[in-house]
Amino acid sequence: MFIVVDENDSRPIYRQVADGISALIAGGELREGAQLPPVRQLAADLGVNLNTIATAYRELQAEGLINVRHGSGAVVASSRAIERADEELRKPLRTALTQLVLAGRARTEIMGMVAEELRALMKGAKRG
Amino acid sequence: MFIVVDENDSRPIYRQVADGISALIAGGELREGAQLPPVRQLAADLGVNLNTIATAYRELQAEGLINVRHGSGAVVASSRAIERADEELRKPLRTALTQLVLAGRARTEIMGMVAEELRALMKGAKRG
DNA sequence: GAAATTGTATAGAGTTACTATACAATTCAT
DNA sequence: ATGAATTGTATAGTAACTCTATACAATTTC
Repeated sequence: MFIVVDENDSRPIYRQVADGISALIAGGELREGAQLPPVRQLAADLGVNLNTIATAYRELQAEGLINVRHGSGAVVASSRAIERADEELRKPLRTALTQLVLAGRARTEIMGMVAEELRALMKGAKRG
Repeated sequence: MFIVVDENDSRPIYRQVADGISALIAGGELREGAQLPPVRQLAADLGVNLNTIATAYRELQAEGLINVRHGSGAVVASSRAIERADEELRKPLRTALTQLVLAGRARTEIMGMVAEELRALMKGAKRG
């Protein structure tokens, strides 16, 4: 499971993990029905406590992406998250774009970067 | 000063304020030399403590966007943030795009949304 | 130079993030 | 069936973070 946790990232670890798994689901690396690693295993891999992973799994369950069952583990439930308000989705996008603009990137450069990230993200996604 | 703080936003208030001001600078609503409101005034406007605003200002100063001086106040220093690693800029973009993909938005729809946000963001920016 | 204005420092309360450990549900082996 | 192994869950404690109240200090204004 290819996830990275970054000390210097301001997001809490459980959020970084949840976001990492979200990306794997969005990209099709984890499809519906796929089994997620046990919390203890992923926790050991990343060098964190198992409860931190359990929190990440609960977040993903709340977003409708996975199903967690006591005893048997976590399974990808859907590659579609529960409905969210448009503004909820735009806000983080706007923040990210703001930082790019302030970094001096030109509009075309930013559009290219977005296209590139989208391509990488949706590589092998098979979505309708 | 048109900034909104959102209870349900997971970012701390000082981050929301810093991001809001960043957007105003990126969009040219606040140009180099422009005076920011005193921490007490903005704090009162938003219904928070003055130290929360002071923290936001310190963040913006650390990013190279404003200059804060004891006694005289805060002034926009540049519309260009200090240099940051490419990956640092891509990570939040990737996260935002992931959420859009998981929300079921098509690639073209997402590209359109980005273009729209960029247009709104850079409205009247005059940047070279 | 005194008053007003502006940011800064300190201290405390509440919340959040993370960890260690114990508990409980499910699965697997026999 | 039943005990062991595997898996998630609950509880409790510590540290860090967020926000507030209040006092302090630099600068500007008159």
